[in-house]
Amino acid sequence: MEMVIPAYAPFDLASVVGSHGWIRLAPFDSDENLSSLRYVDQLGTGKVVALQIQAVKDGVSVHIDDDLIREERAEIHRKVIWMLGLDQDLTPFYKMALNEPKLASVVERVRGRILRSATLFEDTVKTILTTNTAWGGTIRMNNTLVKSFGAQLPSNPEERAFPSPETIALSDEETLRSTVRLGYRSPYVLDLARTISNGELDLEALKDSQIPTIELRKSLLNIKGVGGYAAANLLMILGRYDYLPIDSWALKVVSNEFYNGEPIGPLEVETSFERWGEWKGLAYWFWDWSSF
DNA sequence: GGTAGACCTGGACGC
DNA sequence: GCGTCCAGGTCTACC
Repeated sequence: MEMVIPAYAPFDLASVVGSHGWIRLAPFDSDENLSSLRYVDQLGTGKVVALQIQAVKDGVSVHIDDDLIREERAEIHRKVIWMLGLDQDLTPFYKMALNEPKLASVVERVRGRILRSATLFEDTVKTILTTNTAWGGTIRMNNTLVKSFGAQLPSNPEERAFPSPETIALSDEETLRSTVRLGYRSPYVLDLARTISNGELDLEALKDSQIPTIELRKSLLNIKGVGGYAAANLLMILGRYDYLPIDSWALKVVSNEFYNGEPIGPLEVETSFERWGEWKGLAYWFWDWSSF
């Protein structure tokens, strides 16, 4: 089955795929040039499929090696738009970026969209797995989680979808600690999966929420394991760019860029990007830090 | 509201 | 091969 989905112009698939490290986290995969995207997903009907996404004129094509019913096609259509931000209009940001040499790549390569997972649950778990560990640790924990609990792709059981909240909820803290080696993050991931699974928390509803960013942030901070950095990261994924995901790396590069390498705190990072207003998260994210 | 210490893992390093 | 130290955000208890 094949479908073509248009994108709000301008759009560049490789820029979205390479927008951050998510592409290195299963069940995402890509070729060396980032010119295509592969993603294994378990649909609402239970079917597990591999989405193979490529750029076409004015949008993307999605190929799946299966026949799908209308409901499944609609779900994939909806998810691909979300994952690639195909409906996002970043025109005001591009206009501002035109005058900033450090954002030249934003204009030249049409950067600005951020790759998202199919569900906010998946992005929240992945974000928790980025906290207090090196990037290698995030990759290891995520891949083990997918390998341990993800539903298998029938045509290639080696490939798996990201586990559903229901699947993880059926596990226990000890398994997450000893098998997946999530460490102290185990109760956080388990708690999140269980509150979604039993209907206490409707995380996916936040995708379309119109509530002010400050309220959205409060909702995210209520999730165990999600602090200031993680909440800001998730707000970026939700298309709200008015908080910065400030980690130790941010303190280092912002200090070098704006404060001559002097020790700084989160306040100085925020101040450095204040002039970008509602776009400050994107300005920070796509800033040219290559000299550091 | 601010701060100190614990949490957990893997990698780097010295022996 | 073993032991020690360190980096990485968040939580909780305490002031």
